[in-house]
Amino acid sequence: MKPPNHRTPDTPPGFGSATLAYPVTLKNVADRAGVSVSTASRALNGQARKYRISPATEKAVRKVAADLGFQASQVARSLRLKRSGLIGVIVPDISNPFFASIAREVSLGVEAFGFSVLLGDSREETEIEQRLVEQLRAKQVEALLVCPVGVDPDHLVKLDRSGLPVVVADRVFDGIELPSVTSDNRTAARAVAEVLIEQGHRKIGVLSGVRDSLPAKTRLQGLTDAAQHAGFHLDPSYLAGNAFTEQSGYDATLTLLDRHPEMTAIFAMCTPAAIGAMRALAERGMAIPSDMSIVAFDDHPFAELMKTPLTVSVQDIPRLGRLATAVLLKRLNVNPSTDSSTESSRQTLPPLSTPAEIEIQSSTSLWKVPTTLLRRSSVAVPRQ
Amino acid sequence: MKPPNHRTPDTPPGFGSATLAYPVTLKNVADRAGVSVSTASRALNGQARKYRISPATEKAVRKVAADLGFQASQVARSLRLKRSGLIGVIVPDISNPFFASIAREVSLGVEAFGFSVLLGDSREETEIEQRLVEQLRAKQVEALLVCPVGVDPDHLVKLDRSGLPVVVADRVFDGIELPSVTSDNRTAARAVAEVLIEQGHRKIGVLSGVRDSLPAKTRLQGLTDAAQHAGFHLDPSYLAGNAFTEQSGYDATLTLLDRHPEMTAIFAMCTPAAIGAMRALAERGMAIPSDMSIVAFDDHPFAELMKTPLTVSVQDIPRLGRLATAVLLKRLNVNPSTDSSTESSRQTLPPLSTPAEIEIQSSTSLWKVPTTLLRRSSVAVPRQ
DNA sequence: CCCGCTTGCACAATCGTTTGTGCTCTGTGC
DNA sequence: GCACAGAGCACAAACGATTGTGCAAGCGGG
Repeated sequence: MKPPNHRTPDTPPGFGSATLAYPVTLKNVADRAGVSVSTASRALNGQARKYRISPATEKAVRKVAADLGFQASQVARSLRLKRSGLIGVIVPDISNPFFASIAREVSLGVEAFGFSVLLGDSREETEIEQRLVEQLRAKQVEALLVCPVGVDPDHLVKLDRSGLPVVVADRVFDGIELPSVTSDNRTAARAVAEVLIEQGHRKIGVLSGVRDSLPAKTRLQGLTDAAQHAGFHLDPSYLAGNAFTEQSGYDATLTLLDRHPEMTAIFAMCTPAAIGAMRALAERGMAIPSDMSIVAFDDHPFAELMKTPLTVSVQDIPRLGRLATAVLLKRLNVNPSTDSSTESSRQTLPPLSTPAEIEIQSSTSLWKVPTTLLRRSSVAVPRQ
Repeated sequence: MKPPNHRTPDTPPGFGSATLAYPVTLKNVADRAGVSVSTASRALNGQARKYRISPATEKAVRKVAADLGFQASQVARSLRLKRSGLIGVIVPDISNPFFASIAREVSLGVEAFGFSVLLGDSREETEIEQRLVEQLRAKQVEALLVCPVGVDPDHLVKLDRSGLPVVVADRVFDGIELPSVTSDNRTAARAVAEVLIEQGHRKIGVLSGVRDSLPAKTRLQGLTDAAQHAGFHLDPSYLAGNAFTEQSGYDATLTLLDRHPEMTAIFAMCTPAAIGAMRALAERGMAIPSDMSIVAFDDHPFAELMKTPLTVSVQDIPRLGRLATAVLLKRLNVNPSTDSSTESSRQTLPPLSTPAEIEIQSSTSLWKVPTTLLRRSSVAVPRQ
C-alpha cells in the first residue's frame, strides 16, 4: 500500500539496518535469507517439519523476517487461501450501547482466531442494511453477524443459502431460517409485567418496538401471558409505537395518554422508548410512579442515579454477544473450545482471551440467553 | 470463499437461470459474454471509452454481470491495486457511547468512498492496542484512526512514519507529531470550572483521567486558568485518580473526601468518573448539590432524568468524528468535498451521505471542535 | 563404483483482478 | 489496388502469498 516515497528493501545497502519500509514482502525476506520464496513461506508458517526445511534455514528465515518487520499480506494470503479473515457485523446503531456491546464481544471473541470485524451501521434502515451487506460481501467477509433493522429477512436468508454464513442476533425473525440468538424475551416480559400486575395495574399501555420483529412480538406475548394468568385481557388499543427509538416512545406515550386517560402504567419495550415516555410524562406534569408506573428493558450505569430508577428486565448482553460469536465460529468450523495454541492463527498473535465458555446445546437454530429482573422504584400501587 | 457445495457457474447449463452461486468471477462473466477477461473488466469499470470497448459489448457485459450477480472480489482487486479499501478504527472501549459515536461517524463518512471500517477494541490496554495495530496492519488497512489508551504514542508515530497514515482522536498527545482532533478542552474546562467558582467554591477536588493524556492535562489547565482568574490557587493535593473510568472516579472521590473534608465541589474529568463520584457520595450519605457540588464532561440521554442533572460541558462528538474522518480522507487523497458522482468508487454503490461539511482550515495538525456548557442543578452555593 | 533413498530446497502454478501492449479486422483516401 | 489509420478486442504480466512436484546433492549398502 502507498507505493510512493518508500525505499523498497530489495537489497538494502547497509546490511543489518533494515528500518521498516512499509511493504516488506516475502520475496524480500527470501532474498535476504538466500532462500526461495516457498522455503521462506514454509519456514514462517510452521510447515518446516512437514516440508523438511532444515532447522538452521528456518531459524535464519525467522530472524530475517523479524529484522525486516515482515508481515504477510493478508490480502495476498486471502486470495490464495480463499479466506479473508474478515467477519462482518451489521447493527442498526453502533452508538447504542446495546449493539456496541455485541460488536465488542464479537470483536474480542474472533480476534483470537485471526479474524477481524468489519463494522456496518445501518441507521435503522433496511435499505442501508442491504447496501452494507453487498459492500461487505464484496469485501469477501467469511460470515456475517446481523442485528437486523427488523423487517424483510429474505435477503439475509438468500445470502445464507448462497453460501455466506449469516447469524442473526437480537432482532430475530419468526419462522426462522437462520441461526439466531436472542434473550428469553417472553419470560423477561412476563416478569416485568407481573411486577405491574401484582401492584394492581390493569390499564397498561404498551410502547412497542418494530411490530413485526420477534422481540416486540415476544415481549408482547410475555405481557399477554401475565395478564391471562392474572385473569384479565389486554385491549389492543393500549398498544402504540412502532420503533425501538426514543421518539417512538415519546409519541406513543402522548397518544396513549390521550386515548386512555385511565391508564395507570406503561410497559416500554426498550430503554429509549422509556426515556421518551419519561419526557412525555414530565411535559404533562405527571410524576413517576405516583401518577404513572413504568417498567422497561435493559439497564444502564446511569439508571441507578435517576430520579426514579426504573424497574427493568436486564439482558445479559455480553453473554448474548459471546453466544452469537460462538455460533459464528462454529459455522466457520473453527473450534471455540480447542486449546488455541494450535497453529490455527499462524503468524497472527496468540489468542487474547479464551473465546467463549458457551455450550452450544443441541442443533436448534434459535438460542436464548436468560435475563434477570431488577425491581426499583418506578412502580407503585395505582392511584385510585 | 467457501468453495464447497456450490456449483461454479463456468458454463451453466440452462442459459438464463443463473441463480447466484457464491463465487462468480470476472472470468465467468467474460466467458458467458463471449469476451476476454480484460474486456469484461474494462466494460464494468467505466473504462469503456478510454479503451475503446464498443457500447454494444459494454452493455452485454453489464447485463451478464447483473444476471450472474457478479461482485468483483475486493481481495483480488486490493492485491492488484495495492489498495485495500479498509480503514482501521481502534478505540479503548466501543461500548462507551463516546467512542461508539466516533466509530459511527467514521463508518458513515468513509463508506461513501468505498471504504469499510475494521474495528478494534483495545480495552484500555496499551499492549492490546499495539497488537491490534499489528493485526490491522497485516490486513493492509490504508489508514488508522486511533483513540489511544493514552500512553506511549511512539509506536503510532513510527507507524505513521513508515507510511501508514495515522490520525489520533480525543486522547491526543503533547508535542504532537500526528494529525489529531479533539475538543477544545481548555475552554470547556474553564467554563465548567467558572460555574463552580462563581458560586463561591474554592476547595475543588479534581477527578483526573490518565494523567499523561492531553485531555486530562488540558482540562486541568482550564481549571487552573479559571482559578487564577478568580485569584486563587489550586492545591495539587486536590487531585486524584488516573483513569477515565468509573472505578477511578469512585476511588478518587473517597480518597479526596478523607484527605480534604473541607472540600465543597468536585470537578470530574469524564462521565464515568462522575458516576463513580455520585456512588461514593451516596455511600457517604452526602447529597448533591447541598453537600457537594459537581461538574463534569459530556452529556447523555439519561442525564436529564437524573436525580440531580449534572452541569456539564458537552462535546460535539459527531462533529469530532466527522472532522477526524475528513482528516483521514484528506490524508488518503480522496477529496471529501468533491461531488461524489465521480467514478471514484467504481462498482460500489453510490454514496450514502455527503461525508462532511467540515472545513479543514490551515495545515495545523491539531484540530479542535468547540464545546457547549449545560448548566443544570448539580451546583449550589457551598454550605458554610 | 554404482544404485537408490533421504534430505533440503527451488520451480511454477494458482487465487481474481487490472492494465500495457499488440494483433486483427474494417473502412477510407489516394 | 494498396497502405494506413483507427476501432475493438485478446494476450500476458503483474500483485504477494501458498503448495504440489521435481531436482540435485549426500549418504550408505552391495
